[in-house]
Amino acid sequence: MPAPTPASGESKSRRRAGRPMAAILDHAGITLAALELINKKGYDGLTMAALARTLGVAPSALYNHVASKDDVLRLVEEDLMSKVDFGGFRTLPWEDAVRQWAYSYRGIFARHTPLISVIAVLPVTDAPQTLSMYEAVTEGFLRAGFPEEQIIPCIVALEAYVFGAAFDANAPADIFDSGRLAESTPHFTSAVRSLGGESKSNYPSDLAFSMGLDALIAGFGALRH
Amino acid sequence: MPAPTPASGESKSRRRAGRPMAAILDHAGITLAALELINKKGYDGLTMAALARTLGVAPSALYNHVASKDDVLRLVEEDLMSKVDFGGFRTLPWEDAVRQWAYSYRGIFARHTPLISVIAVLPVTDAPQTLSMYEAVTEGFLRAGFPEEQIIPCIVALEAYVFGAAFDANAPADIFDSGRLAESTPHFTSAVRSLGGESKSNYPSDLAFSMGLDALIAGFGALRH
DNA sequence: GATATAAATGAATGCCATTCATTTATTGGT
DNA sequence: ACCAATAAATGAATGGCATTCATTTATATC
Repeated sequence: MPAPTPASGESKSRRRAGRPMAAILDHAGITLAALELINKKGYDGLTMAALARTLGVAPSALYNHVASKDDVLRLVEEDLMSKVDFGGFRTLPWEDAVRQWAYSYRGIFARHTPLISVIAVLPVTDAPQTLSMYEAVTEGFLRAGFPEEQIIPCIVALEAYVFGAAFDANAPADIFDSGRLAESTPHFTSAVRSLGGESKSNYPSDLAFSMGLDALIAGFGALRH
Repeated sequence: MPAPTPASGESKSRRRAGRPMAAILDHAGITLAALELINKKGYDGLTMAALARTLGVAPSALYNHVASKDDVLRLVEEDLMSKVDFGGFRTLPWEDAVRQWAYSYRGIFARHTPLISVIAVLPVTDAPQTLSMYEAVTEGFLRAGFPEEQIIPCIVALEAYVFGAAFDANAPADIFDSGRLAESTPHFTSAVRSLGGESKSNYPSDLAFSMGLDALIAGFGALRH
């Protein structure tokens, strides 16, 4: 029937030698289109049909390059991991490096919380970007004087905290509004009110993140020999 | 002809014998059936159709009692919250109460991670069980000598950690297997190996949780006046 | 006993991921 | 320059899903 319509993707190398067709579709292009779609329509808007349309292709064509939608999510996750800033572990004191890493990590995944359920269960085996982050962080901990057996648990705990905080980060401002049940929860209601929550962006989410991170850094820092 | 909303707390609508059929639909029954279904088939098995079948009813009948599937998830969440053990805040030293609360909280939600995305964005306004937990925890913090403005951030941080750790808790044992990329991540690979991971139940997840919780408790405990 | 109303039904609707037989385009071998 | 092999794209299914709606059934009230 009709030839594959030359899609308006971000194609640059269409005619190549050695490959079947040097097609419009490859992992990089799919990842980019998925990210674009997520940024524009959110994760609800990320459907295989929408992704295919973005790429100017039939939905079924995607399955020549990815095994499933989860596969697409894994591609996106790897891409995001490569954007997490762990550079401080080479240049900054350990405490500052951890702080910078955690803030960057949370900032990125706060807008990608649907990925967290995927990541948490995902073996790291075929995720080079993720692995290289772990390698850099591990090196930073070693350099800071941590005993080897303590490093992974510390990283796991910090990551858990970062992921949990990422969820909080896009909670609505009135999440702690006790409404008409306020009378039955006087202490809690008063504690919420004492925050004067209108001021900054994501009170109390941001303050909470900072406080918890400080506690973790202080507690873990004491493990160095 | 129209049967608008399920109506909130009408008290006398169903105490007589001889209902439409064998169906007993109300929030409590729906919640129970949903939990049963989740325990048996997991969250993938929790569909409106399956839920209806469990209750011996047509799927559309559910919508006389709940507005959506998300509504069902909210019911389940409230039920789980009522099972979190925060009793220590009345009887134990603050540190022990926090530890008991956090372990109980994590243990329950580790098997209900799909709910976490729902909870995090959910206003607490119409969630009495959740509110009563917050009230008890807030009281415990006050009694322990925390300044009122610090309490909510502390709770938020602890909750974030608990939720993140709940995800970790059902990660596969080989999640940190670096596979054939091991050579490019020597420090990380060695750190993972140094754990000797076969021994306990969920190494390093459990150890990590314990370590991070200790750090948070120590850090926050210093805020008391 | 009539009637209003709450609740259950079954048949749509539309969206979704995924599969598959078929077609098209490109390549490497000769 | 042809031919066979192959990678990739297509459109039409498939089955599952949440949700809606007009209709029917059963209950409760007056």
